[in-house]
Amino acid sequence: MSSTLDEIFSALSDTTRRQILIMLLEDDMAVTDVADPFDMSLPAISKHLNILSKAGLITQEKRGRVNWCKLEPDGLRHASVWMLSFGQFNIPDIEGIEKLIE
Amino acid sequence: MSSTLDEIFSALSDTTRRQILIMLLEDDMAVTDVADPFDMSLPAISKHLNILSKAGLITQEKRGRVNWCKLEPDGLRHASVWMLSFGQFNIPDIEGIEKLIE
DNA sequence: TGTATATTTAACCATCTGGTTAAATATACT
DNA sequence: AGTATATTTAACCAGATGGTTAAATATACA
Repeated sequence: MSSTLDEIFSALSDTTRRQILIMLLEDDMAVTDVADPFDMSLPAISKHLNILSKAGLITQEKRGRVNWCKLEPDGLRHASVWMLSFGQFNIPDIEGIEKLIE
Repeated sequence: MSSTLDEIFSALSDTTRRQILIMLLEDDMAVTDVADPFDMSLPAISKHLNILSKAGLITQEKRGRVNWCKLEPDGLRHASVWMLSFGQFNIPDIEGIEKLIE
């Protein structure tokens, strides 16, 4: 079930998909509502959601007509661990980290 | 000089490029030596290095015929900060982090 | 000067990506 | 049953991506 780093980083490399993830930080959303703020067709958003799903960054659960999108809590872990293995390069200072995590 | 998240995550989405970054953790390398372990032409590697440069993940410095590739210490910072903004989702536990950073 | 080494550029190719519109599907409402 | 709503699938398109080989460029060496 663990997605590849290729899939995860590739999913993160598009600004629309990152915006969607940020929106889902707030709450679960229906596909139509995800699409709403974007100047883009519903099928385009549907594709983005598929890519996020395959990357394990979100899950989708169909209830009735509505397909609910939710963040997958562990989705970024694989990528995070990879990034942290470069910790000596990318972390400004330990206080910075603590501030962000808390 | 700060690259876009699109460029950074896209650069990280290829396994060859991630391997190159890991190699450069050890030491600076000439293009030819970077290419050596890969079953791939030199121009292909040259392109990968270009992508990593544009993403700000490495720098290249030509001395004589040799183009030296080195990790850019701050290259991952932008992406790291973005990832950490999802900290409540992707960090297993605080001990895990400390182990990785030290 | 001539040759070898290090690397990039150019031209090409197949496949992937991110978008579109139109049609299909599935569920809900009256 | 018939209509509206939510979403996906299909077919298409332009441009990007990741690779190739052949040629060009730049530096070093004898």
